[in-house]
Amino acid sequence: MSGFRAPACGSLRTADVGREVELYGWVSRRRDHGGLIFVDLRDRWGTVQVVFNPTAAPEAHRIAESLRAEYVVRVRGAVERRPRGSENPGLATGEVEVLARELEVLSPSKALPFPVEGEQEVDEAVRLRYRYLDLRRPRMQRILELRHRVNKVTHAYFDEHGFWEVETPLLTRATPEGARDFLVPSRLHPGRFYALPQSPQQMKQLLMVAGVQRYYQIARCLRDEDLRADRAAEFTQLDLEMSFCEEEDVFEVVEGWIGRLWREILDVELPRPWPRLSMEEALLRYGTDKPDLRYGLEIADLGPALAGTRVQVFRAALDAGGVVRGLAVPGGRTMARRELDDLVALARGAGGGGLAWLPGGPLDKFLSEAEQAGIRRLTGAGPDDLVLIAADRRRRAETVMGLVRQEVARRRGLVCEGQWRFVWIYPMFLFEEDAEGNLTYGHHPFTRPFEEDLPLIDERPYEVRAHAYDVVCNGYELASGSLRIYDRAMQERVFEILGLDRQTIQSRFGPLLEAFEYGVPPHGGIAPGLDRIVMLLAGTDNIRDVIAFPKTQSMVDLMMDAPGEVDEAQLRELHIRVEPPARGERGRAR
RNA sequence: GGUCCCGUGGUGUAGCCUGGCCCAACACGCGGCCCUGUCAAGGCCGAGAACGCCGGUUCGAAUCCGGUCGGGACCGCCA
Repeated sequence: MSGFRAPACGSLRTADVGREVELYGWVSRRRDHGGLIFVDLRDRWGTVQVVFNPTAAPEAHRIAESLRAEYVVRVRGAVERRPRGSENPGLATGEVEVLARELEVLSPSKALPFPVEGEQEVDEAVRLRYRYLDLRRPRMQRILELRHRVNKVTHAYFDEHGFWEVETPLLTRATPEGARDFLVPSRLHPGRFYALPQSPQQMKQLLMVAGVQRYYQIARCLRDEDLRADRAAEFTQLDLEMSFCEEEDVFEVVEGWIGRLWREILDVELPRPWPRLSMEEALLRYGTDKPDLRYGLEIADLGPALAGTRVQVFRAALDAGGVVRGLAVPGGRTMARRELDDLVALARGAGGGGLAWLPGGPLDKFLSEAEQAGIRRLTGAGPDDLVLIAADRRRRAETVMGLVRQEVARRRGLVCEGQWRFVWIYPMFLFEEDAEGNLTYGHHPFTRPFEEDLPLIDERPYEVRAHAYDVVCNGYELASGSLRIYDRAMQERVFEILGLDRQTIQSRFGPLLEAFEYGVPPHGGIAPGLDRIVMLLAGTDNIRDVIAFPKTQSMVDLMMDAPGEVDEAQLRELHIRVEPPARGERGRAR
């Protein structure tokens, strides 16, 4: 039995009429007329109707009575033109049918936990539990194929541009900062651990030292951080690195690649070059480092209009070194109280104090005429518009206004669907302030500072710009990259500014620093997130949809029931003893 | 670490706000019978959930309250 060479169910056309064929596939539907039985037989290439006639083939007909949805069968029969008037124009194979002579059930199926046919919404937990059935559904099959095509175009494109794909290790070592690592215990080295790569960052830089010059890899990356709709614990990056490049070279390579994907997969021609927006401006005008440019609703800094304000919330924020930001909602004066309450809740949920609005809000009577006029001018608010205002520490006010902007656009239908607004976020800053107010890197510690900003590095480090860039489209961060430091002294200096002591530097980055002493080409690169790109191409806002076997938000594989327990013997071999979490401590009892 | 939403037969929903008419309704699916041209086939009959779980309030709870488990969205986090 080999159905491998058999014609695909979905391939049959009128040209095949008269052929005797053997078909293999799944029973998609059975229509039993008592006499005739019709079966829609499905494989990856489509569906064809098979007819069982009790007088022409009594044995096959008898077996066909037992067929149920998703049985896997082998059918032998003749391709025939359908009787006049019974063609099905909704089916690619609709002009023909297969008159069955022989039927064999290769594998029966129990009643399904949810319909594989059609596009009905099913609870995601059930889909994940039976992912192999979920993946049979037409929508998921389309996405699997789409992702395959993205990979195929990617390999072709980078090969044509002289890149080599080099594989890098999965078992590597933990990095001091960045995301939380997944660790793998070492059997041969008690008490030591490998880390799974958060990205092949150092490896690809070492490949530049190795003279590869142009490297790419479709690389799996793993980060043990909390999940989101567009974030999975294990995800795939198109990792790439180039020697002797400037950012313009990186931009050109990436724009060319994305342009080709959109052309070949969506038949869409993206305009080039893509616009650029500095990180500073993105945060100010859009309240996020990944702005969705399919709508306006730009945020304004209201500081200038409120310099002398006596309104307590604004005064307090400004005096504490914070900001007051606002945006105008077109036609927002008619906004329902309910909707405003929801926005306030959104702001609170983001850790903000709340939201003020104008006019009609509680602050109207405390704001002077001049202040109100100033706010209207800065936000560009017209007579029918409502101004939403947040006052807070800069970073939090940005987060709040960014979320408000997004929510207002969504609710009021201001998003221009069907647009692809790619933008480079460039330049970015070398350093940022973390939650505790400490200095940390903006992109990663290997990022090259602007030469002309170096004099600022000790006095005003936050003003040092970096050769770092992100690709953003429609509110998604699709790629992140930079030109790298290739000078040992400079790299050590940046590590020191970041507060790493000599010993840590030596133990974690020693090999890279040493490599920098043997002739390093200036280099840079970028790492697009393939999952998110496939999300956009597939038109979904859920990253799990584009991963064949994803985990839930709590990182559980509902199908394999991972993570699972292991034998005591296995643990002993790895020199591991488990200390169960105490009550109230983080961790789940099983 | 935090905030919010959801959890009713196999699936999708209704009922829940305004407790008793609900020993829970509808559609699809499932089982049986009838039916030789259907393709969301059709017709008739039937089975299937004490409403995630635990506890409370009440004369009475799917409906109210608390906890817990599971799923999801978001803030923090994610170089």
